[in-house]
Amino acid sequence: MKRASIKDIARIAEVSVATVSYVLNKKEGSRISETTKNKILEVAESINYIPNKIAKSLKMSKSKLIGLIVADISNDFYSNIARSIEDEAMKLGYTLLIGSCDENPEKFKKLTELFSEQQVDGMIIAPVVDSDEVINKLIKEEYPIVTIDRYLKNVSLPGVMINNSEISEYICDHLVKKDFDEIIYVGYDTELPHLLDRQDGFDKRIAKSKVSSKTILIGIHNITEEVQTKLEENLDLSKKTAIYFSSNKLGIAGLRYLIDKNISVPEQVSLVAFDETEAYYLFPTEVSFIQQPLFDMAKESVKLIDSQIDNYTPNGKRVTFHAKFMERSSVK
Amino acid sequence: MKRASIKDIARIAEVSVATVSYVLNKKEGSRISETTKNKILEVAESINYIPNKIAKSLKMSKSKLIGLIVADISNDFYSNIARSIEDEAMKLGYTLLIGSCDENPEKFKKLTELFSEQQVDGMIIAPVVDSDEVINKLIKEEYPIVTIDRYLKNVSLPGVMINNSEISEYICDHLVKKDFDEIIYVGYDTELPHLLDRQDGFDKRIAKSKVSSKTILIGIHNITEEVQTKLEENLDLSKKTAIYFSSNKLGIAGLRYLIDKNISVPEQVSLVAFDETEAYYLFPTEVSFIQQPLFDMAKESVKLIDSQIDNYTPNGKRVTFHAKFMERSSVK
DNA sequence: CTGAAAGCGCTTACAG
DNA sequence: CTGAAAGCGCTTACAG
Repeated sequence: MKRASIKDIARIAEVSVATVSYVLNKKEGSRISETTKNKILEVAESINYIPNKIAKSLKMSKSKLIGLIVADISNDFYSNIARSIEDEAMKLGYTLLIGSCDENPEKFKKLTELFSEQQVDGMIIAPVVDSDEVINKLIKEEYPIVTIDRYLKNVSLPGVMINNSEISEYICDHLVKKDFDEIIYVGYDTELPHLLDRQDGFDKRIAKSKVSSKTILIGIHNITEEVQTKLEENLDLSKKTAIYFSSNKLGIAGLRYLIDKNISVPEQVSLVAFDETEAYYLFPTEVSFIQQPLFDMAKESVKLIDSQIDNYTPNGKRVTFHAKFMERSSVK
Repeated sequence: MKRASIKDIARIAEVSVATVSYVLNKKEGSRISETTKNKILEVAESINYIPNKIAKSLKMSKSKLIGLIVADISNDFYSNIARSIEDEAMKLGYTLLIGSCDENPEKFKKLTELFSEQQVDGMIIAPVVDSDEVINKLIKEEYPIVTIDRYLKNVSLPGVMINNSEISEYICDHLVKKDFDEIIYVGYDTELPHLLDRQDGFDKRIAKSKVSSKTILIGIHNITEEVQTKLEENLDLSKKTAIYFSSNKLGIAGLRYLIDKNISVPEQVSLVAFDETEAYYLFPTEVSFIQQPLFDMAKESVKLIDSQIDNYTPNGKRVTFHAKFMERSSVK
């Protein structure tokens, strides 16, 4: 069905499209008489007028669209971020496009192109490995972009992140002080800087201790399987051991392994896991976890992108939030 | 930075914008010489041309945008659906707008308006209670809409759903045959038809049995708390009891209660839960659950909306998928 | 094989 | 207080 346009209103109300536009946009300066104003409003209402934002976007060179690119929207972590971003973006009048790139630089590139073609005013991205080139290209075009969660080593971009290294160091310190025989770090075999930071923080603290440690690195595919086989190989229950899972997915896979093997927490092994997820709450022992201030991060990312859209500045600021260690009963 | 347009290409390549448009769109019929074609392609490449889909949308009255409205994108169930929809939509050249309405008809309305203004070609929606009016308005405009997961009682809309009543009846039957003293249905205090169907299916089967039953209905807010207090009131461990949680959120809340109370499954109580969620995998006992074919549903919903966009038909078809009972060890 | 022109639905500087 | 007109970046029927 053909939608009503400003032209239809103008025709019916017997005024010009300019006048209709002025009235509909409630411009302060425009001095339209109450009579015509009311007539226009009535007609708009009666023919069920819905403004065509695409036409407006074209004219204004502003789409009021924001693109969000994450690794996978079905991951708890990102869907929670997406939800908060959605709410904040909406408050500022933006609508959200969402895309998942599965850690795949090709898909990532595709999404940036797609969003760019759809004329999003800006993008909030969690960049993947090997996305530097694509992003540099966007930066050269002065496309407003902010990062969330992740950041790039060789590209300076405004964004929000947490104190990955510090919090990891803190967790390690916490464990070191508990006098474990061995502490196992479970991380990803990746080049993503924020994850390397977590590993570095851990390494830094462990190096200063006398505690024996192991680092298990997992590929991003087949997480569940790989975590299980590698824990099988590395977990020595004769030692007093603590395991530090550096992401929610690793944590879930690890916890599942412990359940399967009937290993009790914290009696036989202690553990800490990164991120917060409903799943942790169903584990028989309350899981000590590291909580990222997702809501605040999301809110700040929207604030940043909005200000970049409003007034682009190269090398915009990077905001670091503090993750919080939520101590529960999974560490003895 | 000003983006390059077709006009820039035309100017540099010394051809008309029409010719550029033809080349860029690789139209079969258009017989442009290889020479000019190559020149145009080269220029486009060199000035980093990105097509403006908004201009194209305006001209074509097709935005290649699809809106998805769910209750909450941070809910596992919906984020999984969203992910599959995203992938399928992308394959057909659509980009996805996502909105969460929190079961709030006002927000739902707002989202439909927003999406409508953004000229989405169609919407995939999980309608909320009291959204009939808004939806009827959209139907009157012949706006392509398909439902997913949910449906409306008094409004006929194409969409995908599962056999809620049947599967519930089946689950109840399964439990009845196991000779429990009491079976507790945990559901929502709601008017959402698909949830009432689950309840009806259960009731239908239980009525034909001699098993004692209880129905616990929970408000959509404070789920965790309410599930716990109501289970506390209603669960009588002296009886051989089975609990049927009719959604993932209810299941998670219920499982948490059982953990807190140290009630072992299936020794002291048996249970079945609707939907699939990572969380179930961390429960000490493997949870028997009802799996919805989310991927197939998502895929079909995209297929339906695409065909509605292509060729609008009132009273489009409703596709019912079959949920699957995944029997694990939580029922004795 | 290629181009001039109209038009999609808006906004806004300018004129009156 | 109101309107005519230009223009945002495209597509396409038509003409040549």
